[in-house]
Amino acid sequence: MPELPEVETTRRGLLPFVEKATIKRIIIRQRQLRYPISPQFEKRCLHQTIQTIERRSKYLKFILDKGYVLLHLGMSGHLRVLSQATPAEKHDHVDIWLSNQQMIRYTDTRRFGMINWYQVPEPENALLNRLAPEPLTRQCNSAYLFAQCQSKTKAIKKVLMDNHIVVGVGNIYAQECLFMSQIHPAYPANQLSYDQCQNLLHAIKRVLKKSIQQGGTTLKDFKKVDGKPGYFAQKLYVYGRAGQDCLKCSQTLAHCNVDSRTTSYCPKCQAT
DNA sequence: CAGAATACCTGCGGGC
DNA sequence: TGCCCGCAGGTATTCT
Repeated sequence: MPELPEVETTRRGLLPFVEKATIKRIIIRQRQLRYPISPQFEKRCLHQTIQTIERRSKYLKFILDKGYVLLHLGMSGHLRVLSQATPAEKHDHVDIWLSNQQMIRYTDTRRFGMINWYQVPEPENALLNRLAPEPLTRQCNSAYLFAQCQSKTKAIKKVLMDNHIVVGVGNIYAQECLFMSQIHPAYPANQLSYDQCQNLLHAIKRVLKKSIQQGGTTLKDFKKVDGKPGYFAQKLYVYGRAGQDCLKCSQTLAHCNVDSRTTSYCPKCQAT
């Protein structure tokens, strides 16, 4: 369940259950994730207190007394808060037992996610140090996006999904943002005008903010809620709707391939 | 440097 | 029913 709003929703949902709790026990059933879980992981985390959880891009950082646990949900990962007695199922890879009798369970069918302990500060962490600025900050603005696009001949959708340029926008929100700003997904990035970049950037911020807000409605039920909050509650204009009518102009939505990913768009609203 | 191809992994639905 | 294919909300690495 991983685009930025889902990760942020997870962070907020988890926070009240884990803040200031101490890690009492760790059960790992599968160490082979995107990166193998270090053999030292348990030793590094055990008896440490979780001070808070931060988010950088789609990564969650569990700040411990010493160092931090970095976690990514990949394509299919999710976290839940459960009772420690809950039996594990097939893809429940990691359980973290806390001093308050709660348990955090990490589940990830496809194992594209990761979890590991780090001591190095963020600028030295190879997974974090090249990431683009957070999309909801001032550093991520129209001038920045326009400048980045100047040297890119590839499809704007591919640029949007590149972590070194924009962070947190995945396959769903890229399609939604391009629809909102009326830009064709395959349009070469360096042919966009400044105004188009501005519209696109505003769309990104608006979509991400709104999705985080909507995710908030699932928070009160976060504990034990399995799953993929957010996407179902949300109104999607183009994602997964090829062949159906455009919600703005009624034209039949089309689809194309950008970087081996199915991409839906409206041929009329997104002419350029 | 930009860009394209490739790799990691499991499960599901469709076509035959 | 079984098999094969393509597809699924991510991202780092390798090559040209």
